Amino acid sequence: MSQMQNVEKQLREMILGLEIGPGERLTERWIESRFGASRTPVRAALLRLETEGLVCRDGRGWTVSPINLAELEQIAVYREAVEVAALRLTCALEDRSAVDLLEAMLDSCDATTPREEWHRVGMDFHIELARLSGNEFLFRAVRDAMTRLSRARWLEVRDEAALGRAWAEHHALLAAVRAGDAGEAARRLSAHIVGSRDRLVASLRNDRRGLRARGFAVVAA
Amino acid sequence: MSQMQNVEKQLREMILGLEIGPGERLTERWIESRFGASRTPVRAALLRLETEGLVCRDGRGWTVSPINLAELEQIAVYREAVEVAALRLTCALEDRSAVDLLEAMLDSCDATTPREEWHRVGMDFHIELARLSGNEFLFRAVRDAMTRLSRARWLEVRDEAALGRAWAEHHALLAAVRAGDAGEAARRLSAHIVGSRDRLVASLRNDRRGLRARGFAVVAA
DNA sequence: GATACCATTTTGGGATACCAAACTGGTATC
DNA sequence: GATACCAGTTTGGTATCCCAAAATGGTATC
Repeated sequence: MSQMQNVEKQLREMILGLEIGPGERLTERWIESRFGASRTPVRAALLRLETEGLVCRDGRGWTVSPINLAELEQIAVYREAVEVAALRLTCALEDRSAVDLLEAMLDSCDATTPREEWHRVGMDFHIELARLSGNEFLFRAVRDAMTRLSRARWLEVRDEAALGRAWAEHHALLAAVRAGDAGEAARRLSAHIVGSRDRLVASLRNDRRGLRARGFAVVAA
Repeated sequence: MSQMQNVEKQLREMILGLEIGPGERLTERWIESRFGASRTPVRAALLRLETEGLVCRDGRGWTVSPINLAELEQIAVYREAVEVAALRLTCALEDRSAVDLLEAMLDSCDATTPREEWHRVGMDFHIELARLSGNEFLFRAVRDAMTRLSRARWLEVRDEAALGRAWAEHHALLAAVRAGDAGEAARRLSAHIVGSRDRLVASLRNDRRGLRARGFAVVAA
Protein backbone atom coordinates (compact mmCIF):
# COMPACT_ATOMS: atom_id res chain seq x y z
CA MET A 1 0.00 0.00 0.00
CA SER A 2 1.32 3.41 -0.94
CA GLN A 3 2.11 6.05 1.63
CA MET A 4 -0.73 8.17 0.31
CA GLN A 5 -3.31 5.44 0.81
CA ASN A 6 -1.79 4.73 4.17
CA VAL A 7 -2.06 8.32 5.36
CA GLU A 8 -5.52 8.69 3.85
CA LYS A 9 -6.82 5.59 5.57
CA GLN A 10 -5.35 6.32 8.98
CA LEU A 11 -6.33 9.97 8.94
CA ARG A 12 -9.88 9.08 7.88
CA GLU A 13 -10.14 6.60 10.73
CA MET A 14 -8.86 9.17 13.22
CA ILE A 15 -11.38 11.74 12.02
CA LEU A 16 -14.34 9.35 11.84
CA GLY A 17 -13.35 7.89 15.21
CA LEU A 18 -13.32 11.41 16.66
CA GLU A 19 -9.71 10.99 17.74
CA ILE A 20 -9.35 14.35 16.05
CA GLY A 21 -12.31 16.51 16.94
CA PRO A 22 -14.58 18.35 14.50
CA GLY A 23 -13.26 21.86 14.01
CA GLU A 24 -9.69 21.01 14.97
CA ARG A 25 -6.91 22.62 12.98
CA LEU A 26 -4.59 20.38 11.02
CA THR A 27 -1.14 21.19 9.74
CA GLU A 28 0.51 19.22 7.01
CA ARG A 29 3.64 19.06 9.12
CA TRP A 30 1.83 17.54 12.09
CA ILE A 31 0.32 14.82 9.93
CA GLU A 32 3.70 14.26 8.32
CA SER A 33 5.40 13.59 11.63
CA ARG A 34 2.39 11.73 13.04
CA PHE A 35 2.38 9.11 10.28
CA GLY A 36 6.01 9.13 9.28
CA ALA A 37 5.30 10.14 5.71
CA SER A 38 6.56 13.13 3.80
CA ARG A 39 4.40 16.05 2.78
CA THR A 40 3.73 14.86 -0.75
CA PRO A 41 1.51 11.90 0.21
CA VAL A 42 0.08 13.92 3.09
CA ARG A 43 -1.12 16.60 0.73
CA ALA A 44 -2.56 14.03 -1.65
CA ALA A 45 -4.44 12.40 1.21
CA LEU A 46 -5.82 15.75 2.38
CA LEU A 47 -7.07 16.52 -1.12
CA ARG A 48 -8.96 13.24 -1.18
CA LEU A 49 -10.42 13.67 2.29
CA GLU A 50 -11.52 17.14 1.27
CA THR A 51 -13.72 15.67 -1.46
CA GLU A 52 -15.26 13.37 1.16
CA GLY A 53 -16.10 16.39 3.28
CA LEU A 54 -14.02 15.17 6.22
CA VAL A 55 -11.57 18.05 6.09
CA CYS A 56 -12.03 21.49 4.66
CA ARG A 57 -9.85 24.44 3.86
CA ASP A 58 -9.64 27.17 6.43
CA GLY A 59 -8.03 30.11 4.71
CA ARG A 60 -4.61 28.75 3.85
CA GLY A 61 -4.73 25.78 6.21
CA TRP A 62 -6.79 22.70 6.93
CA THR A 63 -9.52 22.00 9.44
CA VAL A 64 -11.37 18.85 10.39
CA SER A 65 -14.88 19.64 9.16
CA PRO A 66 -17.18 20.78 11.96
CA ILE A 67 -20.48 19.05 12.55
CA ASN A 68 -22.98 21.22 10.69
CA LEU A 69 -26.61 20.78 11.64
CA ALA A 70 -27.90 22.53 8.53
CA GLU A 71 -25.74 20.25 6.43
CA LEU A 72 -27.05 17.18 8.22
CA GLU A 73 -30.59 18.19 7.32
CA GLN A 74 -29.66 18.69 3.69
CA ILE A 75 -27.89 15.35 3.57
CA ALA A 76 -31.04 13.65 4.82
CA VAL A 77 -32.97 15.07 1.88
CA TYR A 78 -30.24 13.98 -0.51
CA ARG A 79 -30.12 10.52 1.06
CA GLU A 80 -33.84 10.12 0.76
CA ALA A 81 -33.71 10.88 -2.96
CA VAL A 82 -30.89 8.50 -3.81
CA GLU A 83 -31.72 5.71 -1.37
CA VAL A 84 -35.34 5.55 -2.47
CA ALA A 85 -34.28 5.52 -6.12
CA ALA A 86 -31.84 2.69 -5.41
CA LEU A 87 -34.44 0.81 -3.45
CA ARG A 88 -36.97 0.99 -6.30
CA LEU A 89 -34.38 -0.45 -8.66
CA THR A 90 -33.66 -3.25 -6.22
CA CYS A 91 -37.33 -4.08 -5.83
CA ALA A 92 -37.58 -4.39 -9.61
CA LEU A 93 -34.90 -7.08 -9.71
CA GLU A 94 -35.92 -10.69 -10.14
CA ASP A 95 -33.14 -12.05 -7.96
CA ARG A 96 -33.63 -10.75 -4.45
CA SER A 97 -31.54 -13.40 -2.73
CA ALA A 98 -29.09 -10.77 -1.56
CA VAL A 99 -31.74 -9.63 0.89
CA ASP A 100 -30.84 -12.69 2.94
CA LEU A 101 -27.32 -11.38 3.38
CA LEU A 102 -28.62 -8.06 4.63
CA GLU A 103 -30.89 -9.80 7.11
CA ALA A 104 -27.97 -11.85 8.33
CA MET A 105 -26.01 -8.65 8.76
CA LEU A 106 -28.77 -7.16 10.91
CA ASP A 107 -29.17 -10.35 12.90
CA SER A 108 -25.45 -10.44 13.69
CA CYS A 109 -26.18 -7.73 16.26
CA ASP A 110 -27.70 -8.62 19.61
CA ALA A 111 -27.73 -7.33 23.16
CA THR A 112 -24.09 -8.29 23.66
CA THR A 113 -22.84 -6.47 20.58
CA PRO A 114 -20.71 -3.42 21.36
CA ARG A 115 -22.16 -0.07 20.43
CA GLU A 116 -19.39 0.50 17.89
CA GLU A 117 -20.56 -2.53 15.95
CA TRP A 118 -24.19 -1.41 15.98
CA HIS A 119 -23.00 1.87 14.56
CA ARG A 120 -21.04 0.24 11.75
CA VAL A 121 -23.80 -2.23 10.86
CA GLY A 122 -26.36 0.56 10.80
CA MET A 123 -24.33 2.41 8.20
CA ASP A 124 -23.36 -0.63 6.18
CA PHE A 125 -26.98 -1.71 5.97
CA HIS A 126 -27.87 1.38 3.99
CA ILE A 127 -24.71 1.22 1.90
CA GLU A 128 -25.13 -2.44 0.97
CA LEU A 129 -28.81 -1.95 0.29
CA ALA A 130 -27.89 0.75 -2.21
CA ARG A 131 -25.24 -1.48 -3.76
CA LEU A 132 -27.91 -4.04 -4.59
CA SER A 133 -29.44 -1.59 -7.03
CA GLY A 134 -26.49 -2.19 -9.30
CA ASN A 135 -26.23 1.54 -9.99
CA GLU A 136 -22.72 2.66 -9.17
CA PHE A 137 -23.63 6.33 -8.82
CA LEU A 138 -26.53 5.79 -6.46
CA PHE A 139 -24.30 3.47 -4.45
CA ARG A 140 -21.47 5.99 -4.20
CA ALA A 141 -23.91 8.75 -3.30
CA VAL A 142 -25.26 6.72 -0.40
CA ARG A 143 -21.80 5.69 0.75
CA ASP A 144 -20.59 9.29 0.69
CA ALA A 145 -23.68 10.52 2.51
CA MET A 146 -23.23 7.90 5.23
CA THR A 147 -19.58 8.88 5.59
CA ARG A 148 -20.59 12.48 6.13
CA LEU A 149 -23.22 11.43 8.66
CA SER A 150 -20.97 9.00 10.47
CA ARG A 151 -19.44 11.27 13.09
CA ALA A 152 -22.73 12.92 13.91
CA ARG A 153 -24.41 9.54 14.37
CA TRP A 154 -21.60 8.53 16.65
CA LEU A 155 -22.17 11.61 18.80
CA GLU A 156 -25.92 11.07 18.92
CA VAL A 157 -27.25 9.97 22.25
CA ARG A 158 -29.15 6.78 21.51
CA ASP A 159 -30.84 4.64 24.06
CA GLU A 160 -31.64 0.94 23.71
CA ALA A 161 -35.10 1.75 22.45
CA ALA A 162 -33.78 3.91 19.63
CA LEU A 163 -31.33 1.23 18.51
CA GLY A 164 -34.10 -1.35 18.60
CA ARG A 165 -36.44 0.86 16.63
CA ALA A 166 -33.89 1.36 13.86
CA TRP A 167 -33.25 -2.36 13.79
CA ALA A 168 -36.96 -3.10 13.51
CA GLU A 169 -37.39 -0.51 10.77
CA HIS A 170 -34.56 -2.06 8.81
CA HIS A 171 -36.15 -5.49 9.10
CA ALA A 172 -39.58 -4.23 8.06
CA LEU A 173 -37.99 -2.52 5.10
CA LEU A 174 -36.37 -5.76 3.97
CA ALA A 175 -39.68 -7.56 4.29
CA ALA A 176 -41.25 -5.11 1.86
CA VAL A 177 -38.32 -5.54 -0.52
CA ARG A 178 -38.62 -9.29 -0.34
CA ALA A 179 -42.31 -9.01 -1.15
CA GLY A 180 -41.38 -6.82 -4.11
CA ASP A 181 -43.63 -4.04 -2.83
CA ALA A 182 -41.62 -1.05 -4.01
CA GLY A 183 -44.17 1.53 -2.87
CA GLU A 184 -44.35 0.17 0.64
CA ALA A 185 -40.56 -0.20 0.86
CA ALA A 186 -40.06 3.37 -0.35
CA ARG A 187 -42.54 4.73 2.19
CA ARG A 188 -40.83 2.83 5.00
CA LEU A 189 -37.39 4.00 3.92
CA SER A 190 -38.48 7.63 3.65
CA ALA A 191 -40.07 7.52 7.07
CA HIS A 192 -36.97 5.88 8.50
CA ILE A 193 -34.64 8.51 7.07
CA VAL A 194 -36.82 11.43 8.14
CA GLY A 195 -37.24 10.00 11.62
CA SER A 196 -33.52 9.34 11.96
CA ARG A 197 -32.73 12.85 10.86
CA ASP A 198 -35.15 14.40 13.33
CA ARG A 199 -33.79 12.41 16.25
CA LEU A 200 -30.20 13.05 15.19
CA VAL A 201 -30.55 16.80 14.82
CA ALA A 202 -32.62 17.10 17.99
CA SER A 203 -30.04 15.12 19.96
CA LEU A 204 -27.12 17.17 18.72
CA ARG A 205 -28.94 20.42 19.25
CA ASN A 206 -29.64 19.43 22.82
CA ASP A 207 -26.09 18.35 23.47
CA ARG A 208 -24.49 21.16 21.57
CA ARG A 209 -23.20 22.88 24.66
CA GLY A 210 -21.68 19.70 26.02
CA LEU A 211 -20.15 18.77 22.69
CA ARG A 212 -18.53 22.16 22.34
CA ALA A 213 -17.18 21.80 25.84
CA ARG A 214 -15.50 18.60 24.67
CA GLY A 215 -13.85 20.66 21.94
CA PHE A 216 -16.17 19.56 19.14
CA ALA A 217 -17.26 22.32 16.82
CA VAL A 218 -21.00 21.99 16.16
CA VAL A 219 -22.39 24.60 13.80
CA ALA A 220 -26.06 25.47 14.26
CA ALA A 221 -28.69 24.88 11.61
CA MET B 1 -4.77 31.87 -8.85
CA SER B 2 -2.56 29.04 -7.69
CA GLN B 3 -0.71 26.81 -10.09
CA MET B 4 -2.83 23.87 -9.01
CA GLN B 5 -6.08 25.65 -9.83
CA ASN B 6 -4.54 26.83 -13.06
CA VAL B 7 -3.53 23.35 -14.16
CA GLU B 8 -6.82 21.88 -12.98
CA LYS B 9 -8.88 24.43 -14.89
CA GLN B 10 -6.92 24.22 -18.13
CA LEU B 11 -6.70 20.45 -18.09
CA ARG B 12 -10.43 20.17 -17.38
CA GLU B 13 -11.19 22.45 -20.31
CA MET B 14 -8.94 20.45 -22.61
CA ILE B 15 -10.62 17.20 -21.60
CA LEU B 16 -14.18 18.54 -21.74
CA GLY B 17 -13.39 20.26 -25.03
CA LEU B 18 -12.10 16.95 -26.38
CA GLU B 19 -8.72 18.49 -27.14
CA ILE B 20 -7.47 15.41 -25.36
CA GLY B 21 -9.50 12.43 -26.46
CA PRO B 22 -11.30 9.95 -24.21
CA GLY B 23 -9.00 7.02 -23.53
CA GLU B 24 -5.81 8.96 -24.16
CA ARG B 25 -2.87 8.29 -21.86
CA LEU B 26 -1.56 11.15 -19.76
CA THR B 27 1.83 11.45 -18.15
CA GLU B 28 2.50 13.83 -15.33
CA ARG B 29 5.62 15.00 -17.15
CA TRP B 30 3.71 15.90 -20.30
CA ILE B 31 1.22 17.98 -18.32
CA GLU B 32 4.08 19.55 -16.43
CA SER B 33 5.79 20.76 -19.60
CA ARG B 34 2.49 21.61 -21.32
CA PHE B 35 1.37 24.03 -18.62
CA GLY B 36 4.73 25.14 -17.29
CA ALA B 37 4.02 23.93 -13.77
CA SER B 38 5.98 21.46 -11.71
CA ARG B 39 4.73 18.04 -10.79
CA THR B 40 3.41 19.03 -7.37
CA PRO B 41 0.47 21.10 -8.65
CA VAL B 42 0.04 18.69 -11.57
CA ARG B 43 -0.48 15.77 -9.22
CA ALA B 44 -2.90 17.76 -7.09
CA ALA B 45 -4.90 18.69 -10.18
CA LEU B 46 -5.01 15.09 -11.38
CA LEU B 47 -6.29 13.92 -8.00
CA ARG B 48 -9.12 16.44 -8.19
CA LEU B 49 -10.02 15.59 -11.75
CA GLU B 50 -10.07 11.94 -10.77
CA THR B 51 -12.88 12.61 -8.29
CA GLU B 52 -14.80 14.33 -11.09
CA GLY B 53 -14.42 11.21 -13.21
CA LEU B 54 -12.57 13.06 -15.98
CA VAL B 55 -9.35 11.11 -15.56
CA CYS B 56 -8.84 7.68 -14.10
CA ARG B 57 -5.93 5.55 -13.04
CA ASP B 58 -4.65 3.05 -15.49
CA GLY B 59 -2.37 0.76 -13.55
CA ARG B 60 0.34 3.11 -12.43
CA GLY B 61 -0.44 5.91 -14.85
CA TRP B 62 -3.28 8.20 -15.84
CA THR B 63 -5.85 8.03 -18.61
CA VAL B 64 -8.51 10.45 -19.80
CA SER B 65 -11.69 8.59 -18.88
CA PRO B 66 -13.23 6.80 -21.87
CA ILE B 67 -16.83 7.43 -22.82
CA ASN B 68 -18.71 4.55 -21.18
CA LEU B 69 -22.19 3.84 -22.48
CA ALA B 70 -23.15 1.72 -19.47
CA GLU B 71 -22.02 4.55 -17.23
CA LEU B 72 -24.06 7.08 -19.19
CA GLU B 73 -27.18 5.01 -18.62
CA GLN B 74 -26.48 4.76 -14.90
CA ILE B 75 -25.86 8.48 -14.68
CA ALA B 76 -29.25 9.13 -16.26
CA VAL B 77 -30.93 7.13 -13.49
CA TYR B 78 -28.92 9.00 -10.88
CA ARG B 79 -29.73 12.35 -12.48
CA GLU B 80 -33.39 11.55 -12.54
CA ALA B 81 -33.41 10.81 -8.81
CA VAL B 82 -31.56 13.94 -7.74
CA GLU B 83 -33.00 16.36 -10.28
CA VAL B 84 -36.57 15.35 -9.53
CA ALA B 85 -35.93 15.66 -5.81
CA ALA B 86 -34.44 19.11 -6.32
CA LEU B 87 -37.33 20.12 -8.56
CA ARG B 88 -39.91 19.12 -5.96
CA LEU B 89 -38.14 21.26 -3.38
CA THR B 90 -38.11 24.18 -5.78
CA CYS B 91 -41.82 23.83 -6.54
CA ALA B 92 -42.52 23.98 -2.81
CA LEU B 93 -40.84 27.38 -2.48
CA GLU B 94 -43.00 30.49 -2.21
CA ASP B 95 -40.60 32.68 -4.14
CA ARG B 96 -40.29 31.34 -7.68
CA SER B 97 -38.99 34.54 -9.23
CA ALA B 98 -35.73 32.81 -10.12
CA VAL B 99 -37.65 30.95 -12.80
CA ASP B 100 -37.56 34.17 -14.81
CA LEU B 101 -33.78 34.03 -14.87
CA LEU B 102 -33.84 30.49 -16.18
CA GLU B 103 -36.28 31.47 -18.91
CA ALA B 104 -34.04 34.36 -19.88
CA MET B 105 -31.16 31.94 -20.06
CA LEU B 106 -33.08 29.69 -22.44
CA ASP B 107 -34.26 32.62 -24.52
CA SER B 108 -30.69 33.88 -24.94
CA CYS B 109 -30.29 31.11 -27.53
CA ASP B 110 -31.67 31.55 -31.02
CA ALA B 111 -30.93 30.35 -34.55
CA THR B 112 -27.74 32.44 -34.70
CA THR B 113 -26.31 31.04 -31.48
CA PRO B 114 -23.27 28.82 -32.00
CA ARG B 115 -23.67 25.17 -31.16
CA GLU B 116 -21.13 25.45 -28.37
CA GLU B 117 -23.36 27.95 -26.60
CA TRP B 118 -26.44 25.73 -26.95
CA HIS B 119 -24.41 22.99 -25.36
CA ARG B 120 -23.35 25.10 -22.41
CA VAL B 121 -26.81 26.57 -21.82
CA GLY B 122 -28.39 23.12 -21.98
CA MET B 123 -26.14 21.95 -19.16
CA ASP B 124 -26.36 25.12 -17.11
CA PHE B 125 -30.14 25.00 -17.25
CA HIS B 126 -30.20 21.76 -15.32
CA ILE B 127 -27.46 22.88 -12.93
CA GLU B 128 -29.09 26.20 -12.12
CA LEU B 129 -32.49 24.57 -11.77
CA ALA B 130 -31.01 22.26 -9.16
CA ARG B 131 -29.35 25.17 -7.40
CA LEU B 132 -32.75 26.77 -6.88
CA SER B 133 -33.68 23.92 -4.56
CA GLY B 134 -31.29 25.37 -2.00
CA ASN B 135 -29.95 21.90 -1.26
CA GLU B 136 -26.20 21.96 -1.70
CA PHE B 137 -25.89 18.19 -2.09
CA LEU B 138 -28.56 17.84 -4.72
CA PHE B 139 -27.00 20.77 -6.54
CA ARG B 140 -23.50 19.26 -6.49
CA ALA B 141 -24.84 15.89 -7.58
CA VAL B 142 -26.49 17.45 -10.62
CA ARG B 143 -23.42 19.52 -11.44
CA ASP B 144 -21.17 16.49 -11.22
CA ALA B 145 -23.51 14.38 -13.31
CA MET B 146 -23.66 17.04 -16.00
CA THR B 147 -19.87 17.27 -16.01
CA ARG B 148 -19.64 13.54 -16.57
CA LEU B 149 -22.21 13.74 -19.36
CA SER B 150 -20.68 16.79 -20.99
CA ARG B 151 -18.25 15.14 -23.41
CA ALA B 152 -20.77 12.54 -24.51
CA ARG B 153 -23.37 15.22 -25.20
CA TRP B 154 -20.80 17.11 -27.21
CA LEU B 155 -20.18 14.03 -29.35
CA GLU B 156 -23.87 13.39 -29.82
CA VAL B 157 -25.15 14.05 -33.28
CA ARG B 158 -28.02 16.49 -32.79
CA ASP B 159 -30.02 18.04 -35.52
CA GLU B 160 -31.96 21.29 -35.29
CA ALA B 161 -35.11 19.42 -34.39
CA ALA B 162 -33.46 17.73 -31.41
CA LEU B 163 -32.11 21.03 -30.11
CA GLY B 164 -35.51 22.61 -30.53
CA ARG B 165 -37.25 19.75 -28.74
CA ALA B 166 -34.94 20.02 -25.73
CA TRP B 167 -35.50 23.77 -25.66
CA ALA B 168 -39.28 23.31 -25.74
CA GLU B 169 -39.14 20.66 -23.03
CA HIS B 170 -37.14 23.00 -20.81
CA HIS B 171 -39.70 25.75 -21.32
CA ALA B 172 -42.63 23.47 -20.59
CA LEU B 173 -40.88 22.32 -17.45
CA LEU B 174 -40.47 25.87 -16.23
CA ALA B 175 -44.14 26.55 -16.92
CA ALA B 176 -45.10 23.70 -14.61
CA VAL B 177 -42.70 24.99 -11.96
CA ARG B 178 -44.14 28.47 -12.22
CA ALA B 179 -47.61 27.02 -11.76
CA GLY B 180 -46.36 25.20 -8.70
CA ASP B 181 -47.46 21.86 -10.15
CA ALA B 182 -44.74 19.64 -8.74
CA GLY B 183 -46.21 16.40 -10.06
CA GLU B 184 -46.48 17.67 -13.61
CA ALA B 185 -43.00 19.22 -13.45
CA ALA B 186 -41.52 15.98 -12.14
CA ARG B 187 -43.17 13.94 -14.89
CA ARG B 188 -41.89 16.31 -17.56
CA LEU B 189 -38.38 16.29 -16.12
CA SER B 190 -38.30 12.49 -15.89
CA ALA B 191 -39.50 12.15 -19.45
CA HIS B 192 -36.95 14.71 -20.62
CA ILE B 193 -34.07 12.92 -18.92
CA VAL B 194 -35.09 9.48 -20.13
CA GLY B 195 -35.59 10.74 -23.67
CA SER B 196 -32.26 12.54 -23.67
CA ARG B 197 -30.53 9.45 -22.44
CA ASP B 198 -32.08 7.24 -25.09
CA ARG B 199 -31.13 9.59 -27.90
CA LEU B 200 -27.66 10.11 -26.49
CA VAL B 201 -26.85 6.44 -26.08
CA ALA B 202 -28.39 5.53 -29.44
CA SER B 203 -26.40 8.24 -31.19
CA LEU B 204 -23.11 7.20 -29.63
CA ARG B 205 -23.77 3.52 -30.26
CA ASN B 206 -24.39 4.30 -33.91
CA ASP B 207 -21.30 6.45 -34.24
CA ARG B 208 -19.11 4.26 -32.13
CA ARG B 209 -17.05 3.06 -35.05
CA GLY B 210 -16.47 6.57 -36.34
CA LEU B 211 -15.65 7.89 -32.89
CA ARG B 212 -13.10 5.17 -32.31
CA ALA B 213 -11.58 5.98 -35.69
CA ARG B 214 -11.11 9.53 -34.40
CA GLY B 215 -9.17 8.07 -31.50
CA PHE B 216 -11.97 8.37 -28.96
CA ALA B 217 -12.35 5.37 -26.71
CA VAL B 218 -16.05 4.50 -26.39
CA VAL B 219 -16.78 1.56 -24.14
CA ALA B 220 -19.92 -0.40 -24.94
CA ALA B 221 -22.85 -0.71 -22.58
C1' DG C 1 -2.89 48.45 30.51
C1' DA C 2 -3.80 48.66 25.69
C1' DT C 3 -1.97 48.92 21.24
C1' DA C 4 1.02 49.46 17.32
C1' DC C 5 5.03 47.57 15.37
C1' DC C 6 8.77 44.61 14.13
C1' DA C 7 11.66 40.25 14.20
C1' DT C 8 11.04 35.41 14.25
C1' DT C 9 8.83 31.28 13.35
C1' DT C 10 5.59 28.52 11.13
C1' DT C 11 3.05 27.05 7.23
C1' DG C 12 1.34 25.93 2.74
C1' DG C 13 2.64 26.24 -2.33
C1' DG C 14 5.86 24.96 -5.48
C1' DA C 15 10.26 23.02 -7.54
C1' DT C 16 13.51 19.53 -7.80
C1' DA C 17 16.23 15.33 -6.78
C1' DC C 18 16.18 10.46 -6.19
C1' DC C 19 14.46 5.78 -6.49
C1' DA C 20 12.18 1.59 -7.70
C1' DA C 21 9.09 -0.39 -10.83
C1' DA C 22 7.41 -0.68 -15.41
C1' DC C 23 8.10 -0.18 -20.09
C1' DT C 24 10.87 -0.33 -24.51
C1' DG C 25 13.79 -1.82 -28.01
C1' DG C 26 17.11 -4.63 -29.47
C1' DT C 27 19.68 -8.97 -29.39
C1' DA C 28 20.74 -13.59 -28.87
C1' DT C 29 19.05 -18.18 -28.78
C1' DC C 30 16.38 -21.96 -30.30
C1' DG D 1 10.53 -16.49 -37.41
C1' DA D 2 9.26 -16.70 -32.64
C1' DT D 3 10.61 -16.05 -28.07
C1' DA D 4 13.25 -15.31 -23.96
C1' DC D 5 16.14 -12.06 -22.00
C1' DC D 6 18.69 -7.95 -20.85
C1' DA D 7 20.19 -2.96 -20.79
C1' DG D 8 18.49 1.57 -21.12
C1' DT D 9 14.75 4.73 -20.62
C1' DT D 10 10.56 6.47 -18.85
C1' DT D 11 7.37 7.13 -15.19
C1' DG D 12 4.94 7.62 -10.93
C1' DG D 13 5.89 7.76 -5.75
C1' DT D 14 8.37 9.99 -2.39
C1' DA D 15 11.53 13.00 0.15
C1' DT D 16 13.50 17.32 0.55
C1' DC D 17 14.54 22.10 -0.31
C1' DC D 18 13.22 26.96 -1.13
C1' DC D 19 10.13 30.77 -0.84
C1' DA D 20 6.59 34.06 0.19
C1' DA D 21 2.80 34.89 3.07
C1' DA D 22 0.69 34.51 7.41
C1' DA D 23 0.78 33.77 12.22
C1' DT D 24 3.24 34.59 16.57
C1' DG D 25 5.30 36.77 20.31
C1' DG D 26 7.80 40.14 22.42
C1' DT D 27 8.73 45.09 22.92
C1' DA D 28 8.31 49.85 22.84
C1' DT D 29 5.20 53.57 22.87
C1' DC D 30 1.35 56.13 24.34
